[in-house]
Amino acid sequence: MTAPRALRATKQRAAVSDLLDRLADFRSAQEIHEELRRQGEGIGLTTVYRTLQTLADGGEVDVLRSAGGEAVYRRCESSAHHHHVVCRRCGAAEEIDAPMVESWAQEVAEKHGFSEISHTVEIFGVCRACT
Amino acid sequence: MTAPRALRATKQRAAVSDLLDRLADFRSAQEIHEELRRQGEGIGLTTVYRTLQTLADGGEVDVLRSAGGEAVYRRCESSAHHHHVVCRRCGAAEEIDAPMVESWAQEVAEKHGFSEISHTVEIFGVCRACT
DNA sequence: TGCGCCCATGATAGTGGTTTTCATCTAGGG
DNA sequence: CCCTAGATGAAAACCACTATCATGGGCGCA
Repeated sequence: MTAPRALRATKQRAAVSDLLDRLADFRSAQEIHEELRRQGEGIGLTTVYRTLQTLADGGEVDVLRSAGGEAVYRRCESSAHHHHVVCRRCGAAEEIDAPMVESWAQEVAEKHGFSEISHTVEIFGVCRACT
Repeated sequence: MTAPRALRATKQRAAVSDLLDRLADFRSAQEIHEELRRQGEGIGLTTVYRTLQTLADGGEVDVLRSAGGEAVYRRCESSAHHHHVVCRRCGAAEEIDAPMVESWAQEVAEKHGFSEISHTVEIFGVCRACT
């Protein structure tokens, strides 16, 4: 195994990863950048975007779109396919899995003649803390 | 009832609405603008955006976000709450309703202490015509 | 430990979708 | 027919995100 992974261990990548570990909320790239700067990390916005992109591609973080259309990121516990209940006030999220919804989606799509199926299922609400 | 509706009947609004009636696909504001210009309608991009926004607010059209994050619009048959199976190639969509998913979402959210619940459920695939 | 290759970084400029601004136009009630 | 509040649209602002490219710093190797 000649590690095909060409990722280099940099301070910036670690900083983003560490911050994600400490957050339980979906956050935008800009918010993450701002927070890291506040903590005194020297990191550029470009790098934050790039790092989040990389993490997302590797399935290490979940990405979804906020109501405003901007991408928000969060470290997920499980690397398996799952969905979220997200607080629309603070972004806090809990993971859920829904086997029955998975099969339902597959079935419905096939019935309509669609193939190569994917789906988005997210539940939004206001969490206990924000009520 | 002193009609609170302050909407004026203009040629532009009618043009957008008519075009939406003839389309079965989710289309972006830009695409709709382009199509109207092609048909010789004198309409500005600004107005297209504004009109779609208004229609969406009034629940007359469905809005969702394409993979790239841009907003796409479509006239919906049913004004009731429903979801879609959308072709990621051409935007063609069919409406589906999923009572069991509705109640499932409600139940899951409550179990996690969330209130004022809403949800997004969209199924993406490739339609028969695009295969 | 030191060298050097090459990936990573980040300031800056660019891109593309959407909104705001504001001067002008017009639907439609009086 | 006139007047006015709402509608229009060209241009500019906005904002999230991406591309560019010169510089910096891991890390493999000697």
